[in-house]
Amino acid sequence: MNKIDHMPLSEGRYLAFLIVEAARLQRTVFDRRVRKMGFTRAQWLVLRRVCDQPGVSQRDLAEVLEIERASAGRLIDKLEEFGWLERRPDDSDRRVKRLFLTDLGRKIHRDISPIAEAMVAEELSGLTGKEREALTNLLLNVKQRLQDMASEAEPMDMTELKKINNA
Amino acid sequence: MNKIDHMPLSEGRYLAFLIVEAARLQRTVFDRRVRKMGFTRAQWLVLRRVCDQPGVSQRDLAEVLEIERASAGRLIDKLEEFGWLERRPDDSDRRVKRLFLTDLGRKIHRDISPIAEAMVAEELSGLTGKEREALTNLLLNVKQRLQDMASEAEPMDMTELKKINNA
DNA sequence: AGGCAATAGTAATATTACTTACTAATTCCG
DNA sequence: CGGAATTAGTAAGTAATATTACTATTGCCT
Repeated sequence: MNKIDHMPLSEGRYLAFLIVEAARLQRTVFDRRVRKMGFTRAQWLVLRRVCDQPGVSQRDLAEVLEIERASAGRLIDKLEEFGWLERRPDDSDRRVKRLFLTDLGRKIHRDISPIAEAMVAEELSGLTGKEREALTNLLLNVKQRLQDMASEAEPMDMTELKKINNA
Repeated sequence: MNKIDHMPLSEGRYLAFLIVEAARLQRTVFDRRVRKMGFTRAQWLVLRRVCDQPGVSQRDLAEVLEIERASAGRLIDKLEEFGWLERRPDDSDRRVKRLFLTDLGRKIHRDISPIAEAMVAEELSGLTGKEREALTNLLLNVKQRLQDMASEAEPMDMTELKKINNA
């Protein structure tokens, strides 16, 4: 464990920054490319999710995008204004609004999709298939560990609290 | 939720998302841990940079943190209010303000630093030294490619424009 | 059934960072 | 020199997002 100290390349802090920098560069490049067409990354992420999962609720969308429900609502307001998607009431639960792409939304999705595909292909063009697989597995390991860390520190939720109060 | 089930391991889109998710989890975990002590990640990044490079100018700080000069100025305002750092005029160029940690700033730095170190050690605890090295090299490859992509699309700067106008 | 807690979404507010425009200081050149 | 262009930093306005509080609806539980 302390061998890290005399192994510069595998020094942890550097690796952590590499992850952040790679993610930021991905974001920057994608932003710039879709910006030229008048779109934003946030719009694309919503569009992609609703396309993959038609009828998704606003709550589930917010959760998978890891943004607040209120922020998701605002985003959806705009996309509905643009006519890219529509809210439809749920049949059995009148609180829930389900999201569906319009024809225009599907068209926009088809326009942006190749940009995302091309960017990913390009950024990975220096790696062989085996290397991609290795990178995937290594990142999965780190991600899993981070997820554990994130849920460990999770603040107690209501059901948890109730159990304790009732004890 | 597990995209890996219906996508080959070397599928590029999945890998791109892995990078983003790992970066976001790092951010989330770190945020939550320093938040408990009343700090923010942005504050930490400034503190760390000024500690590593005392006398850095606001411009250089903004560049290395990849934020706008104005945003950096606002951040520094607060940190100066808090008494964590101070602006000192440059000897030879009166436009430049150079940044130095105060004693309090150094103390805060010493308080936060172990949190960052511990987080990185923990998130990488599932990897051997060789694996860390491999991950580093793979990410360096991807990052380099992304940097090329980012600078290709770079908008022309003033010197470039001047050359063309003078031609 | 009746009442309380939880949930989906919205509204209002605060925070944050980016954009544009500005001032002061400096450098480049003629 | 002396003015045009450049640079460091700030200020004001704007856009995006998080936070808090609220309404409407549902489900749980006795």
